[in-house]
Amino acid sequence: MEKVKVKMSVADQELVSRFAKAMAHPTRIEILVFLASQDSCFFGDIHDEFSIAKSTMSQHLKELRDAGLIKGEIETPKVRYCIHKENWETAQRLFANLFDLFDGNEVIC
Amino acid sequence: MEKVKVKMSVADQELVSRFAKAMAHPTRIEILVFLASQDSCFFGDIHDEFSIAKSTMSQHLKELRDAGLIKGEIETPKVRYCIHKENWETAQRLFANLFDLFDGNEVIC
DNA sequence: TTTATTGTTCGCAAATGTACGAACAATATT
DNA sequence: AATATTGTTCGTACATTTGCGAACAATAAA
Repeated sequence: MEKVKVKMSVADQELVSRFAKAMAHPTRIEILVFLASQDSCFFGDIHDEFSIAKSTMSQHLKELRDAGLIKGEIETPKVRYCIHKENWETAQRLFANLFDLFDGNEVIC
Repeated sequence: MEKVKVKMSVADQELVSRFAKAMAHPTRIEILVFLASQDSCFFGDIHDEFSIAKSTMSQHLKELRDAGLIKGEIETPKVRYCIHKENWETAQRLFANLFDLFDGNEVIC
């Protein structure tokens, strides 16, 4: 099946690298997988799933938040975390576009 | 349209983070985009497209190679680089699986 | 054998990432 | 007011990444 190749702007390429950077750690991927499979997701629930200090977990969540992949909302005294739907879909589309750039090319080496 | 969710093993998650790490730099994304649009691709051709030292370019290519996203083949005295088709498709599939994990969830926050 | 061509590797400096415990902030409970 | 709960931020130590020029390796050409 033939993929449709979408030209990627430099801005898109920088965005992809930004998302990739946030995803460039096994723990952060685990966090995303966990969040993506949940509706409810307090900090404590996430922290309980991992064997790391809460300060470290908070730092990983901050990186994912700064990259735009997740959202955090205070529900005193807890903090609820979720996938950031719009940005998640943007990331999904941009990665797909990138990988589709190659589809069908003939490899020489 | 409903996506099919594929469970991701821990090994798959680690592989995704490994690929993401290799992609976590704007220059390396640019290199991938460039390679993905080419059939022929000598080191020099790639280097000419960027304003960085060749040692730096060599290092970026090594990271992409170590992650398995590209291949390098000596054609003395040049080196031809290409997308690594099999691993590229693996990465494509794993990222798609990851992003599809969320599709359809209801966001609370 | 000397010289050119093409990339890689080495050695360094600066910046960034990773992980932890301690300290802190904000609110709720006693 | 004192205490408990929930997370974030701070300070610190160590590892990794990034980028460069210089040195090197492998082959081809003069």
